[in-house]
Amino acid sequence: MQDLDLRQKAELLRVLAHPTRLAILEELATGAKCVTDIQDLLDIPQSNVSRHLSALRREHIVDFREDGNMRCYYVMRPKLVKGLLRFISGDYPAVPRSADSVRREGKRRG
Amino acid sequence: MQDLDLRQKAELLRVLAHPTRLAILEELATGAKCVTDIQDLLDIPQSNVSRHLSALRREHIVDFREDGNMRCYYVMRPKLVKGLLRFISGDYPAVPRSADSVRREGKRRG
DNA sequence: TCACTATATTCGCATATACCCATATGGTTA
DNA sequence: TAACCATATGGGTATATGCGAATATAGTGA
Repeated sequence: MQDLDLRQKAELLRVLAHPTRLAILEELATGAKCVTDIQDLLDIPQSNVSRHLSALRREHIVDFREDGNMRCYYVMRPKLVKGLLRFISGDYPAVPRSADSVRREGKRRG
Repeated sequence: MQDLDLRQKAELLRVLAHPTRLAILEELATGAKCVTDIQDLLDIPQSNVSRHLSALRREHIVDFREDGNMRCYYVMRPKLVKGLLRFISGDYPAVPRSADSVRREGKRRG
């Protein structure tokens, strides 16, 4: 298992797979915000916000522009974030299958 | 940050965010397979496959049907897996923004 | 220059994860 | 029943993660 493509995809997913980072992305999806804005909106420590933003930036999901001593973060891959938020909000019902249908499909061992 | 909904969504993403599990899902997406099938296809230790399948099952992403002494695993939430595989295969170009546009948007601090 | 604000980073710690190897469980077949 | 298959799980270990608290860095404005 050294498929580079899958590794990269998994790494991207991993960065997205954190409740605080999802919350940050939801906020940023509505418009650019600086660190303190996010801190106030989500009510979490500043260092925490900063860390999560760094993680998102490492994957080029967000970026920032400096404005005085503030940094305005924005979503740099809007399609990705929109796609993500849509994806995780979808309804994905479980479809149990009969032993028979599964067993027949599974008969591929020599 | 105790948003239960976001926690659950993040947890689901987290389970999906592993290269081996993605590979397993790609295989299962083409049809049900037993543990040894997957082990052979991906060339990874059996205990490893078994553990990843357990993780996927915990999130009700896959399930299995017993067939003799084998367990045929199948995708129990096909829409989720299809959606995932489509999502991670998409193209999401970076769209850098000017400091000006970001700064104006960010002016929401009182 | 000095106090203040905004942000990033380091430290220490607790917890989670993934892996390998070995073993347990239970069905299968000779 | 005995050897064998398929699968799950426990032990041990290395590594990663996330957090709070404290600190560092740098811009701002009096």
